[in-house]
Amino acid sequence: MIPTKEHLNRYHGYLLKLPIFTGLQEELLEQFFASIQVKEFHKGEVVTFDAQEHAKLYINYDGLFKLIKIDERGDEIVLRIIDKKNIISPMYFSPYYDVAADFVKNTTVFSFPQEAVSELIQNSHQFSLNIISFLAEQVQSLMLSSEILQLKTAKEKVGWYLVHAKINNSFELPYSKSLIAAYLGMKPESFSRALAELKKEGVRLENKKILLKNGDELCNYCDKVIGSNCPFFHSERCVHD
Amino acid sequence: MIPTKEHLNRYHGYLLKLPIFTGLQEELLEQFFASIQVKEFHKGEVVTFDAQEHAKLYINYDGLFKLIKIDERGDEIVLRIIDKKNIISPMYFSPYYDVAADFVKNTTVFSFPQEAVSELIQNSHQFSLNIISFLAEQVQSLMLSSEILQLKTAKEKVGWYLVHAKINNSFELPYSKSLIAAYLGMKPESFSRALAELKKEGVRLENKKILLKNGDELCNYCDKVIGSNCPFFHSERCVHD
DNA sequence: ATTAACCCTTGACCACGGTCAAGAAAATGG
DNA sequence: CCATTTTCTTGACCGTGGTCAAGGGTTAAT
Repeated sequence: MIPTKEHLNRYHGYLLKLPIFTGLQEELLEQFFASIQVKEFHKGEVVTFDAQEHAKLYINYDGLFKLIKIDERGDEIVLRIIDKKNIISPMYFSPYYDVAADFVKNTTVFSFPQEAVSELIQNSHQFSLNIISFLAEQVQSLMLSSEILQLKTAKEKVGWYLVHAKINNSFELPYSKSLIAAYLGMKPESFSRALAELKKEGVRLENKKILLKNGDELCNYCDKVIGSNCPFFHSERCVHD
Repeated sequence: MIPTKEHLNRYHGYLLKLPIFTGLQEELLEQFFASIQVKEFHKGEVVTFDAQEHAKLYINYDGLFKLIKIDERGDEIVLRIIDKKNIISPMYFSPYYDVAADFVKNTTVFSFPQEAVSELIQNSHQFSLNIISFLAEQVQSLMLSSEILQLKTAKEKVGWYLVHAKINNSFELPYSKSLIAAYLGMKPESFSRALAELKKEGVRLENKKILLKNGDELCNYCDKVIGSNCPFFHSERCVHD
């Protein structure tokens, strides 16, 4: 799809608000945005990032997809759930590391060619700093995932995800249960069973709304990184001393 | 420990060769290196990176340790094995994300205070680029780990690690079996059993040396990222078409 | 309304890898 | 060098979560 003036005007404000572009000089950005490519994907589509297509910066403008890795058996892991405004920068991947995007909803994706990205990095120190923050965040979030996936039981995983949703998304499950299950490295069946367990502890789910008996029954599943965003963090009702 | 002239002279050449410092102007580096702190840890020690101590750049000068995360039960995961010349930059971690270093050998660690690192990032665009490469590599390696840990069976994990060692370390296991087992998210017992399975396929281990009957019995466990460093990559004997 | 498609739940069963325990082998140290 | 500790291996057992299958519930299209 060809970038048009119209496109640019429409998306300009949107792009400017993204953290990765904050603090940059207008003229550099103008130039960079001119290289935008807009692409539509629809629900169910699976696209692999192969070596050629790697070297770009992708932004999910609107829609939802998961970044997955599939093995020979067809089993998959979810590396990230990529929601609106989220960014992937596979530009630094080894050419042989192939991941795929599995589109959960119809999705519009922006991409920027490698040369434009490299140029912006060269010309803007601020952009480099933003990229550093972005990558650092990725590192931390991958380490956190690794921990969740390896150390927690099924019930703890679900509990953890619910606290997450409670604190960051005001008691609302942002995605379907099976998508969350996949993200947590478990099967929908196990997710369902774990929910049944949690129900005994006073945690109920009513079409994606989390309902609690007392309000504190998820606190045991909270970790400090999530917890630091909780209004009761480090208060007397908080489990984190 | 106080940095001395002597220290600096001794370590100067070592530091200059590290990828993270390549391409930087001498005078900037001199200034940066002056802020070095040298610390010794001994085998068995476990040190947590708490909020205050986070904001630094650490370099393993000599020794070996693992970056781990421990949960309430005492179960641990190995996030990274950190060998000589390896770098950790916990500087961008959330203050509440606490990981620990578990020293496998007596180890000498360099560290640089946050201000010095920030300053260098500000003053040197090249350093920012190096940090970007470093972080990008971390991201990819964490994604790869995630894949190995979630998708592979015990036998496949061990097979994979052996190919890894075969290609990158000329048939030599770099660490103890139990350390590798921990890195692969499995117990030493399972590692041992997996090895027994592989023996049936013609893979033998004689004090850390990998011995193969035909030479290709590990190829099934190879992935493309590792494989790209293999002398026979994409040749007729390679499994990657 | 009716059907189809999809998502979720529940049950029965099973396999992989963890646990515990004991012994063998290897490394360490005086 | 032998003594002691640490690491590795093997066996028996078990538990968690995956698999398979069937049924319920919800949503959307006709």
